[in-house]
Amino acid sequence: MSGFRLFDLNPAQEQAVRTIEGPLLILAGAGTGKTRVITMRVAYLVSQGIPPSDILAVTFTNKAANEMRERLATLLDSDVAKKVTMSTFHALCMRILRLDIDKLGYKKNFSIYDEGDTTGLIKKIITRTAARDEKLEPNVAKALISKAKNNGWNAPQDDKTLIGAVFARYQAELKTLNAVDFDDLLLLTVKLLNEHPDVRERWNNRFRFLMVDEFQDTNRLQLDLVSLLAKPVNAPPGARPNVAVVGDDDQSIYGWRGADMSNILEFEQHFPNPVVVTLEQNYRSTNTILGSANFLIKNNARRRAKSLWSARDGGAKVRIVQMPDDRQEAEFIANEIAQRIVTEPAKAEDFAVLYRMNAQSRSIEHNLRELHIPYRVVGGKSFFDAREIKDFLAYASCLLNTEDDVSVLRIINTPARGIGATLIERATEMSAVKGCSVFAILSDPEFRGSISKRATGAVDAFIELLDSFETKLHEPLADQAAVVRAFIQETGYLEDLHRTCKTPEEGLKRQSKVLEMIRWFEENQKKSDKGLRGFLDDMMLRQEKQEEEKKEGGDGVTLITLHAAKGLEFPHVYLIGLEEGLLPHDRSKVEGTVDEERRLLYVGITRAMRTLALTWCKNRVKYGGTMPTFVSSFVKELPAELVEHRDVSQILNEPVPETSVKGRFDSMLSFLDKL
DNA sequence: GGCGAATCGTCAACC
DNA sequence: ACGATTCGCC
Repeated sequence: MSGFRLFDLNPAQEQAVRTIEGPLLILAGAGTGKTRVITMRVAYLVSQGIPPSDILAVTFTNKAANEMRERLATLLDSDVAKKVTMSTFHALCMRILRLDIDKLGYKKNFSIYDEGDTTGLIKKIITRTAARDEKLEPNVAKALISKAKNNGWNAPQDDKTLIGAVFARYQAELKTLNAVDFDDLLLLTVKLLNEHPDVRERWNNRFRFLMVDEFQDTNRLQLDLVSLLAKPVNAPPGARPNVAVVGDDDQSIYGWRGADMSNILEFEQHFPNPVVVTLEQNYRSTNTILGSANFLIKNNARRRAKSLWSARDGGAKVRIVQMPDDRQEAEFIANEIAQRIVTEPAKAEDFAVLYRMNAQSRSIEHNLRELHIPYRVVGGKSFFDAREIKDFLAYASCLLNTEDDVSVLRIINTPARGIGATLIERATEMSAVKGCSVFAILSDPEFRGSISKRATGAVDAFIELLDSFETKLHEPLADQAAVVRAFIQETGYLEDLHRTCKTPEEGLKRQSKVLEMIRWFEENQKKSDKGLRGFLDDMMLRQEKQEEEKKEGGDGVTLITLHAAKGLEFPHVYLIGLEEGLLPHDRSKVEGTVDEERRLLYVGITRAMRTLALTWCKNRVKYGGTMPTFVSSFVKELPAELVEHRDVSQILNEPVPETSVKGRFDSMLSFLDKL
């Protein structure tokens, strides 16, 4: 490993890579080779004799972690690369908590609640807690609770106000459910490391070199976590923790999740005397695109000034295309991509369509499908949001933790097995009074005395069902995948799923998703010893679609939200829906976060390597009906000399760029090839 | 008391 | 256009 070469790095990049010890702040503008620097630095550390297992690299998304893992595998032997820990914050916390959460009074088989689960729980608590004249929007409460947790829990938790009471009860309830929410993963880990120096010391020894990507998106808790991991318990004053953080304040787009830009703007206060490296040379985009992005972002006040430059000159102007409505927007984009695949040396995977909301992908998908252009929709919780997936995960979760009321209640009458709403309500009430789980109440003599004979039969059948499979699952040497498969079989869930779908095709599709899930688990089981618990953890922390098998000929056009697109690049980008109310989003004006919306557009623009088109519609379908809209105020913040405004009708009347007959024929062939 | 069907209100981004 | 909620029937 001693022969490792730092090839093709510019001086700033090389300095970042070569700085091994002490705090390091890498301010990496968009497209400045950030990922390359991180992976090179890891490889360099290893080449300098640092054991790969001492290195921890934290990212925000699984996608980023995977990408880094892949890139690292090209620089190091694969078995060496595997020893480096690359993880998301949440996955890391999960690992830490699964080992020692019992020190905080939880059990090690705790469940994780996703957004939907927590909203449901909060809703229930509000109805139980609120007086008649009191009102509290569950989503508002959830946002407040989340915010408080991410700030380290400095919120009222008492019965003086409704929200205070809900706060306190929510957290208490989670604990009795033996469950944690996403925020708890961070909050409880920080608590654990704070209150148990022995645990902290173990992790201090485990990881000696930390790297954090997308540092501008860290919140208070994540900063605390990094500090706890990096600074030994009894560190002498003046000790210099080995923490390298990478980020770009201009790309901070997770304020709504508690991200605090001051973590990066005031890095020196948390880790004194860091080496600061600024990466400003952009290797991605044309100067036209960069110039537009720079001009736009200058409208933000609170930022570390940077001047991105590129050796790549000129480039086509940024097109701003106006459409009558969103239907035609989708049609135009699909048609133009189809045309460009034929007339330009471009493949489907060179194109990306970026949007503010997941819902915007539908019409694009529809039009691309019609033209038989391959595409992939990235992120969009669609897969894990589907009811059949949630049901499946709930079934699995019950088997592992029968105290998990939310999961038990989700499937207790799915498929309908005679345990209806009133019965459930009674059981829930009694469980609250007696302070035990809903599932435990089902066997309680007092509860059983209070219900009808028929109900008792239904309840018994359910108890028997869950108990028997729980036992099977925990038998030593059990084939867990087989148990899960039999469990789903026994419940008749798939048949019910089929029955409740409008069309047989839909039923088949949903059914196959469940079966696919079981198949993943089977494969997962062969590869690792994490069992059903580990598999479920992975699933809960993956809001992205499962990596699809690499298909021949690439993945096609990428459809992705602006948030999820951070860190990616594409030769040709369409950024759609540049309308006031959508981007910037209406709520951002109320919340005073228009700057963040501007950064979001900045992120979108800087994804483009060669060409960029921004589109906006005069009318957009909203709430069923068509509503008039206006062009986004950000459009006029772009430099006039670098953009051109077009109406879609103009473009459609332009002749297709002519190529020779033979050229046309060849590109036709290659088009068919690319498909 | 439980089940399926119409009606109502909602619509940001992610781990 | 969608899912959660309410309504009427068994």
